[in-house]
Amino acid sequence: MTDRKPIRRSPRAPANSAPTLDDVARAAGVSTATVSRCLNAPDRVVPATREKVMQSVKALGYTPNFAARVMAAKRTHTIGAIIPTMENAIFARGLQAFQEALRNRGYTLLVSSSMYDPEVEKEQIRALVARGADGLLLIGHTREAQIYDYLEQQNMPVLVAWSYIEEARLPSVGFDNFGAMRALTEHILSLGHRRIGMISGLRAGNDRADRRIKGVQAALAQGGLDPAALMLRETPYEVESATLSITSLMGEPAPPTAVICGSDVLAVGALRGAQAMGIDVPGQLSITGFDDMELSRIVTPPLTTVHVPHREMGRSAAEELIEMVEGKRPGRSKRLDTYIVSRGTLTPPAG
Amino acid sequence: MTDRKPIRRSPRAPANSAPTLDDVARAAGVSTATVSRCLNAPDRVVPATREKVMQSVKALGYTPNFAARVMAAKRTHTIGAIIPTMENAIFARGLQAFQEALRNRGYTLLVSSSMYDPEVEKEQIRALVARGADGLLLIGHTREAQIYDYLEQQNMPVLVAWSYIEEARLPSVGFDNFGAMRALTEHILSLGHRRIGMISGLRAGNDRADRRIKGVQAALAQGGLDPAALMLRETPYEVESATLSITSLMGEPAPPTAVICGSDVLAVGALRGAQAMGIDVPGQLSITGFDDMELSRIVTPPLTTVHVPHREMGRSAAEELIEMVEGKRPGRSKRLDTYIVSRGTLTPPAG
DNA sequence: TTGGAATTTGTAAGCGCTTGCATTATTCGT
DNA sequence: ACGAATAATGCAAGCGCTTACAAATTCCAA
Repeated sequence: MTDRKPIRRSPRAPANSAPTLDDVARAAGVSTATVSRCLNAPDRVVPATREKVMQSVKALGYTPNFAARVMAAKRTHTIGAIIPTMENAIFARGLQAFQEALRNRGYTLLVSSSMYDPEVEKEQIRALVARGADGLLLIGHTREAQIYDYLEQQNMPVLVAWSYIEEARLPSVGFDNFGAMRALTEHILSLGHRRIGMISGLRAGNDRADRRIKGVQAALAQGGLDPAALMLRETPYEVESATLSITSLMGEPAPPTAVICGSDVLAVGALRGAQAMGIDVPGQLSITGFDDMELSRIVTPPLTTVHVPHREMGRSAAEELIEMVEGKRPGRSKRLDTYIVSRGTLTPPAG
Repeated sequence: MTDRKPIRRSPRAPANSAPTLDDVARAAGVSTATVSRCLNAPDRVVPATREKVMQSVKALGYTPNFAARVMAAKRTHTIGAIIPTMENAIFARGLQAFQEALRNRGYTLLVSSSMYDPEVEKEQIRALVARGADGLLLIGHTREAQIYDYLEQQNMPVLVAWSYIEEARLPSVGFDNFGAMRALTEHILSLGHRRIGMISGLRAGNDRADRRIKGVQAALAQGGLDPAALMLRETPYEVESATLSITSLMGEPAPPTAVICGSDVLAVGALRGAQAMGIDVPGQLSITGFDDMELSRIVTPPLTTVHVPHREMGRSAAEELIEMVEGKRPGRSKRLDTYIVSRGTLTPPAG
């Protein structure tokens, strides 16, 4: 029986492998602890040593191994965000602001797109958690309770954006989709419209879409109209689908004089569709959007829409989430205000 | 002197911490190795045991710690992508296809936006490398040599997209920005235009923008015109800036009859600007875009533009990158074809 | 000078997982 | 029914880093 010694790989690492802390330490003639400190707390090391170490770091082209660092330190300075889509720009501006704010505080943002698929979202939540994200940003409140259980169990700080709901399970920084749409609808009614159509995104698993529809209906009811009389079309968030929907809507026995769209993207599709049908907007038909994306100013006529403070939302979300992560405290919800931007697609009904 | 024993934290982990392999093993009454095998190679474990283990996994809500797994296994099944911006949709469609293809092969995509800032990009490359990405997707070829050295040293598979350049240091899956723009310009010249303007994105650090400009100039030269006579404006990729540029362009002593834009976003801005000035497009002025984004079909008149096969590019890039990662072989470049889409903004010059 | 406080550096234990190898349980052939 | 072959499981060494804690060094006041 031979003496079994721990088999340590020889000090000379395999040629093609990235240099490790150990390599740097050896090259600089110090301990790994010192190298580590040079990198993480430079002032706990005397300048001369630091100099020497940094030189070896540079010479070897050393980059700390993140996985190892995470394991040892339990912090990643990484925030994960899962958005429904990158295809259109709905989330882009807010996310950009989110990322900038994060970066200012020394955090890196990793983004995943769930393609509006709850299964994919679940997967990606796990992926991000497993990768040690310090916190997560999710869009909207609607998802299986099981996911919330999981997140809670993992003790993971999570914030929801794009939807403010007081009583939701997770804290949220967002706006009141219901209230915003109700206000818009009230405005439309006050202009004299009575036959209202709506083109909404798919409401399944999408609380924003759902609340917006409910907001419209609430305003209708309050205005003495039958909410059930709302001519509603649900479609994916794509220009083409909205074009189809508007055709269908205008084919109703008593077509709407105003069509409320759940997003600017849909409104643009509706606008194009109407124009293709030879319908004058806003002369014969009013159309409204939601989001106030750049797009809404580009089309002719420019869209009357609901302004959402995307950048502020992103920034606030970043701040709140970092507070949660660093302060180890529950998140505080924050409601941002939206307002109607009157441009060219909404006027009182003809006649 | 007391007997110094390794201070191992008690088997009962702190209440609020995620369960580990160890916890599962203990709960299931097996070794950690067995649990690990259940997760990674289920058929190397007898069904009864597997059942038992999986039950504990579920009960505890266990998720493997990614960092630990990476450290031990050296593979992450993660691909990183760094794009210049998420603000507009230029990269969205291609990236979406990229992600889908990756997902089909069991990879997760992590995206970062560099905001067109080389420093930020460098940072993010390091972040992604350090996080153990198995491979990286970058946009365009222009960046400091130092970064390439680093990547090489890290032995990291990297692929470039959105730009195909034969002789570049990194392999690329993309299209020929130069050739595409030259072809478009030739077409415009063949229509009879002689005074050409161009609104380009900032070319610094952006080989796509640069090659597109050069393509235009090449066609000009070939067509017997002086490339230096090209009325060129460089601006950020924003609608507003293009609107400004078109105003400036039309203020030239001999204003252009055709303005070539480096992207659809710029073309839309130019179009809006021209229309605001009361210039009829294409009657008095032709405008062309680049990318064939959805946007180009939305404006009035719809944009004549260059179609880029974004989805195919994303898909191909994913396949190639995975080959590089799994096959440990150098990447092969692939050039995709673009073509002109004639819509409503390009006609022969008036008079 | 010199003792002790303050500062700098080193030692080594873990972090949670995978995996080569050793050990134990199971299955067969005869 | 029994040993050999085979399948299932356990043991424990690392992966590269951070960070208590210990050891060594430096600095100052007296």
